[in-house]
Amino acid sequence: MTEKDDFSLQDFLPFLLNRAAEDSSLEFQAHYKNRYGMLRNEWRVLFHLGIFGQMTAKDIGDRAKIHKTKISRAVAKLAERRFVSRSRDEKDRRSEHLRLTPAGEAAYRDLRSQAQSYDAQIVERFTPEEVAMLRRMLRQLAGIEEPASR
Amino acid sequence: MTEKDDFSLQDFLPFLLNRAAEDSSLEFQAHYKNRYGMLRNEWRVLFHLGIFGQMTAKDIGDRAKIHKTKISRAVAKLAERRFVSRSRDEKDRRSEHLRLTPAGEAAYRDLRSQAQSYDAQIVERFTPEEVAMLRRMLRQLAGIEEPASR
DNA sequence: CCTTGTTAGTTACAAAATCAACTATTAATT
DNA sequence: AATTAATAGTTGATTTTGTAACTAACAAGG
Repeated sequence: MTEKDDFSLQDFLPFLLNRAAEDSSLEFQAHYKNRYGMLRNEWRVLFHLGIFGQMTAKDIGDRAKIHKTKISRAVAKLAERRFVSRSRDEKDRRSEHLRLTPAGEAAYRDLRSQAQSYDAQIVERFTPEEVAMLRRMLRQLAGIEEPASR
Repeated sequence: MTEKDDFSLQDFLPFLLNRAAEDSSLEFQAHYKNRYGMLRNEWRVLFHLGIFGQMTAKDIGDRAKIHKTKISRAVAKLAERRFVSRSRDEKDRRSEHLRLTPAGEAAYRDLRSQAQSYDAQIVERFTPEEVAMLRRMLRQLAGIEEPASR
């Protein structure tokens, strides 16, 4: 079992990104799963609602590039657990406004602070400049526009 | 729908990594799926065998951190298509040595060159220094030891 | 209006991932 | 040697995802 090639799997960005993503979210994933029984998409939706206050499923999908099917199911679960409330838009009865309930807010705050300290822990081994650069490059790869003024 | 917080989802590394990983592998995924009908795990196994020549399923799992169940099924498919041949280890009859058949080698070479040029295309927008840094940081996040002398 | 097209969201069916149990074989312990 | 534990790999049951088709509501052009 000796390497015999130059372009290794470990140079291949899609592979590397997937591995880094899996590895880096494992612990956090375990946490939010155990604590709230939330899957990745539910947690993403919760975050968006926590950050933006009120959105439709479409808003979330556009912003996070999550497929509407996933959002629909995530919202259904969150609503079932009373983390999210829904209300029809009376101007356009196709869409539904979503917002966090008090319980949802509490879960959001908790997960958010978890995320923040988990993030800090991941990033510990790099310099602030490296981290800034990493985030910038990842945003570009993810097709997320640079935040205007931060 | 206005932002009201400081620590955005888009700063959170596990989120960012997942998004970047998804985005960057989408196109490539479409390619290898259409061309060889291979799924991500099959393609990963193929790559490992192409790079290392001969390995057991365990070797692959250890190196790529893929669960043995996935490897078992991926290998089954690859063997069915005659991309991989298996032979029992007579010293330890529990394990099986895997290697690529000529057809497997051909598929590997093809996918490898695809991967290489796809990688180059992803990376186009950054400077070589940035790319080197990105790979290094991602390897660290993925828990992959730095290649000794490259 | 009334056909045609578009959009928001849900649901159904197929494909895949996950987790646990299982077989076969080897290693370790008494 | 006999028992117990550990390891390589497979299989099966359950959960999750992904793709596509579907419903309901609105929009635009004739």
